[in-house]
Amino acid sequence: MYQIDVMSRVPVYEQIVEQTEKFILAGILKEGDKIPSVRNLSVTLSVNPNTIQKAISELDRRGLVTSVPGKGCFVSDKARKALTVVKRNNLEIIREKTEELVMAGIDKREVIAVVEEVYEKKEGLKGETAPFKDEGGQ
Amino acid sequence: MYQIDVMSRVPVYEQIVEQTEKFILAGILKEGDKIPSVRNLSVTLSVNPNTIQKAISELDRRGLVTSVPGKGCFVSDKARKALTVVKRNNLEIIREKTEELVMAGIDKREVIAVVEEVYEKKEGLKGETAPFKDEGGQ
DNA sequence: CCAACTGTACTACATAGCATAGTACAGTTG
DNA sequence: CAACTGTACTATGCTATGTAGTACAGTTGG
Repeated sequence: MYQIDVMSRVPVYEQIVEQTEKFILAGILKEGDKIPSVRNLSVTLSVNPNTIQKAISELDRRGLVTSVPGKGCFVSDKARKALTVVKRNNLEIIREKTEELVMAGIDKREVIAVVEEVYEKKEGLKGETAPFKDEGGQ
Repeated sequence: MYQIDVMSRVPVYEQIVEQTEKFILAGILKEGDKIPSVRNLSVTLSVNPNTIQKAISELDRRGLVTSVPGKGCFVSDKARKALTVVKRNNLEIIREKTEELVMAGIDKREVIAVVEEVYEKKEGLKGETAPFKDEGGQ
């Protein structure tokens, strides 16, 4: 599920937040789905429980998950909608990177081609993946 | 010239590196141009000399500038060409961000529009700006 | 009821990166 | 030779990150 790169300059807890966002957007995590427990993830990812909790807290703060003490942590009802709004910021990042490409003399068609390619590849298959596998006991 | 944001999570020395890259790409800094001295920049930007030097070292390591002890620091001959190669990485970043936008259900036309807009705006006016202003004495 | 799970809240500690401060040395230039 | 240039140190402080351990309260299934 999660892929943590401890060598990355991106903090571990932030990697977890980002990846969770992607799972929600991709439909791998659906509204109401239960997220693996702090202690479970801690063992699975070989990361300290506190680090996991920090990620969960951030996801909670962003309104993407709802924590229920004693029960677990669940994907919020409006998580996907919230993310759609947030991800609009990507357009600004794309603008910045494109500006550098203009300066560097890279052809416009190269940039357009990348965008087209991504849309063609992903257009048909959205949100058709399996949720977390059975967490069993523990 | 340089705009440093001390509140940013991006380190100051990295901001200097990035901005210098942009100046080179934009033609504000041309091959052979002299970069303001460490002590000069240190005062101008209200940044410690060591921080400036760290940025210079990084630019040197990337082959964008050549330091000459006693004389100064100059934009390398092939700096612009080198950057053109490096900036191709932006295409990968754009790919990632676009993938998220697909997931979030943002329309392809919105993305394309941003790219088109940037190219239309910058296409005509490339590399027509003033270099560093007279450094005078000191 | 109770053991075992769940989230949450602490304190303490270690480490790394960033930035500052001050000093020192060597090359260049007018 | 004075004043600039880049470079190389050491030392210090701060912050973010991550780890470690403990504790408490709610939930659940046997």
